[in-house]
Amino acid sequence: MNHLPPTRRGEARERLLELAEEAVLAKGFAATSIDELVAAAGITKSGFFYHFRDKNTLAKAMLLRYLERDKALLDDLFSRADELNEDPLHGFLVGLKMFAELLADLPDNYPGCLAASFCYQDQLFDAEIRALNAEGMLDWRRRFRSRFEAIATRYPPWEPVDLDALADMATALVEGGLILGRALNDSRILPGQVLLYRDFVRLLFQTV
Amino acid sequence: MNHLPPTRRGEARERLLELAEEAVLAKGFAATSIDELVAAAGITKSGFFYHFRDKNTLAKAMLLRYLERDKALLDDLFSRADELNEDPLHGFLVGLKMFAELLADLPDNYPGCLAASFCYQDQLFDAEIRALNAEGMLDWRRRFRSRFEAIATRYPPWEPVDLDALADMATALVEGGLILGRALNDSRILPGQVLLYRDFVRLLFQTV
DNA sequence: GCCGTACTGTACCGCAAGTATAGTTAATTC
DNA sequence: GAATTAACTATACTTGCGGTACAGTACGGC
Repeated sequence: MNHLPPTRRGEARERLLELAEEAVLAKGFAATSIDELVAAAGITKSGFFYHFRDKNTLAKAMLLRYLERDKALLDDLFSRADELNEDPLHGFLVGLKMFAELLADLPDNYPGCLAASFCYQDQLFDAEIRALNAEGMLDWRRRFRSRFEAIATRYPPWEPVDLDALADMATALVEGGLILGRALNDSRILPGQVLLYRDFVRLLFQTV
Repeated sequence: MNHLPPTRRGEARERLLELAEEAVLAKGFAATSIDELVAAAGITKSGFFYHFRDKNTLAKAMLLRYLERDKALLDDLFSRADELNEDPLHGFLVGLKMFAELLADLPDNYPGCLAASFCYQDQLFDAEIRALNAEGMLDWRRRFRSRFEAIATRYPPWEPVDLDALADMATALVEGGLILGRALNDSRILPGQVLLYRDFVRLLFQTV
């Protein structure tokens, strides 16, 4: 009794990951059942265990996919901003503006960060997944920090500032803005926080 | 076969709430089992259902307890800061400094925000709990906003700023700082972000 | 025509959430 | 000092999920 597959073969794994991400951001990892995922993906439980050894393997694949997508999206955005402007400060400010616009134009299904979700459920996962998550955050710190180093040599800040903390502030504001946006059901909060961060960077480094 | 209660009667409910908060911040709500809580609290499953009609009722009690504690803690801190200083800007800056010091002195068991945790699992809860969570966030916005209104009348900001967004920024940075601190296992991140926020507020409103 | 990929089908185990209901103990109230 | 009430215990059950095991099958590429 084998019916025709609803879509071409081999894409069930990707469908599972997409469905899992949505469900985990809405309910958390433990509350997301394998049965629910396979039903929505149109496959059977055996199909799930063909692609993923267990639920932990699914979690790792979800996180890797999320981190890669995120990195690609923002790399693309900031490299486009750099092309528009040679000055490191103005290029970064343009990038932040573009980022805020991108966030403001997101569809209304409430966005969330899988890394944040995992971090509030980290005892469910093994050390490898926690390390991947930490590495993702450190990656953002390094990327932003190297920009600030270039900016600070040309525009000395008004007052001494910890460039690591300033880089972390971007990540923190995005994570916090997502939480506020979800809790208050207001999609304007996240882009607003990014623009405030932009104001802070401008104030810190701007020449008088 | 009724043994002596390990502690005096009536405090099992409080023990359950404390244990539940710790477990939920580490594993999420769905992964926190009733059996595990009652075993740690030294009571039976029936005892749990005497205090809470079901798991959702536990969630509501946890959130109410968390929001009340948080509010009391910060109200106390900022009112002490106000007593030390009549000027609204300087009083607020002192309060932020004290807040950062309080966060830096927290014991090393990693802190988290129950509201943030709930917000990434909100489909597990009913509308009442989601509304409580949103109201908690709005409350912080109103509290900080009224301070900024007082500050802005005496110290006009360098550039026009959305006071709601500036108030939300405090909440966002705390939530984001908690996430970064947990993910990177670094307790210095959160107080550092609070001090950066303080720098931003000072830069925005300071007279030249 | 064969092999590997991507599955299906069936059957099962153990654990946890949650329900139901009757019974017990200790302090409080009258 | 008897009755009441708060704060539980004890036992038994249903449902659903994670995970295991394993045999079978449809299809595309070589």
